[in-house]
Amino acid sequence: MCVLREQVIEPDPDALVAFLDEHLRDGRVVVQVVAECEVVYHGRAASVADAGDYVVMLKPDGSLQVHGYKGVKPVNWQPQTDDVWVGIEDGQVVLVAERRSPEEMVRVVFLETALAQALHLREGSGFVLMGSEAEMQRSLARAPELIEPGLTVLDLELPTDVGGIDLFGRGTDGSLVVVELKRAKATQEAVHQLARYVARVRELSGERVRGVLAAPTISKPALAALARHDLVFCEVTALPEPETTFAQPGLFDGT
Amino acid sequence: MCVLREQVIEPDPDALVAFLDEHLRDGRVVVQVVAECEVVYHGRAASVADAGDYVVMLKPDGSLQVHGYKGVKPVNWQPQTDDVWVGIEDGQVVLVAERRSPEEMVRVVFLETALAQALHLREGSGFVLMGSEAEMQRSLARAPELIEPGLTVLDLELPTDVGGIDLFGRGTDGSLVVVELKRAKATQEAVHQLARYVARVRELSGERVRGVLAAPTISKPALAALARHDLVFCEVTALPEPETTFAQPGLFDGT
DNA sequence: ACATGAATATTGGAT
DNA sequence: ATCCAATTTTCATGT
Repeated sequence: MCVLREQVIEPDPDALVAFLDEHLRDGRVVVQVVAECEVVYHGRAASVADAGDYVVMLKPDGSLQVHGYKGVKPVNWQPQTDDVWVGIEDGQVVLVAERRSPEEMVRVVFLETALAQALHLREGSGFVLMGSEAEMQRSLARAPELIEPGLTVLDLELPTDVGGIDLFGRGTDGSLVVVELKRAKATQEAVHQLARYVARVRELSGERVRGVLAAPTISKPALAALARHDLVFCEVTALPEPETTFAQPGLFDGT
Repeated sequence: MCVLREQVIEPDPDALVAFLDEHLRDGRVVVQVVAECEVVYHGRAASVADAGDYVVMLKPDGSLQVHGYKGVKPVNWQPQTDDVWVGIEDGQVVLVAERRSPEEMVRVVFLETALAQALHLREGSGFVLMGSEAEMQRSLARAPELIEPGLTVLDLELPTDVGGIDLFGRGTDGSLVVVELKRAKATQEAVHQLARYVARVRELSGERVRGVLAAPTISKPALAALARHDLVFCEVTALPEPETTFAQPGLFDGT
């Protein structure tokens, strides 16, 4: 077990700088600093967070995130930076993470540091995700009758000049069928997308074209918009039944 | 200073459960567990992460995130859960975070725990973000000549049955003007949105209608699509010049 | 490098 | 509660 590399409690500025210099961008080492700090961001937008307590997490890929006491999203962050610098300014430790393309920067001033730690995270072995739109697409391509009986699949991700059609086929009535997939509840935006594809395919082919929006559910306004455009909704689930995906957590059963 | 509440290093299962029971959902206390663990998610999708080293962060709002050694995004997460449970199963500590609406669950099995800590994060004082689309909208409403000389603003966020028009006005030529704003580079999707609004306003008003896409930049394909639809691009910046937003970090100047 | 589109998107605001 | 739209979206993928 070699997860906790090193930890310093209430380091003074020099100790914190030394600590960061030693561990930043080291292999699989995630560095965290828990401190009262100020954070400034400038790049795609600009933001200032006044003094407050945050958990600053620095990963070896140069990504940085500053977490407050609530929410999944960090208060400030920066994906994969090109450079991380540490220095002392006016007696306080300052950390700057910079990135080109887009040009942006996060600057953290540590006012009072409670804790700094270096964690060595050994490689995770595997990760599997089920229920993505891509998976839904593959499964519907194998079983197009779930969309409509007798549907023949002609293409997946068929590119047009107004975007890619998720699933393109022909119905038993001879008309072309454009299917737009959504893995979650379909909104008006999905309806507009579908309407655009159908209109374009009608223009290009001159044939009879029907449009199907396939999703697990649809919002009420979206359903109304569908009807106005003479399109239809088809209920399809992104995930199979919970039981078949993997065993339910037996924890706390019968307690 | 009362940031680091409590910490246990390499706790055994009983100690870890006791620790979590004590600190979870406590006021402003963020709990972190650094451990080799397995993570399973089931809800909107489903996922399994095999044994690996992760940092598990639990905030008092019930949000949970499991971080690997790279990326801003957690490997697994859950926003604002309704219940967090801890128990022992087969001698291993298991943590389950559940949420209704949507019904979903993350389950973490701690195989070997390096560290558990409780951090008390005192309230941050302030946070200001500059350069949002909302701000851009306000600033253009005050200075519509940045879009086109003599433009009169009639409405902001004008709702139509195909979506809300960011900025709606009338030009000196007497025609109506529909403006779509993007705080970042405009894509084809923005062009389609604008084209939809323009078409609808033409239908509803019967007047001459022009469409303007206002953004800091535009992708090449989007610019081509704009031309096809007889719409125009207008360069507007979301942020004022860097210098005026706030002082550049003087750190490392001339070194 | 640029462009596109999905995501367990998350989050905040309006209805 | 539902729906919609912005986001420093992030991220993977294809060109």
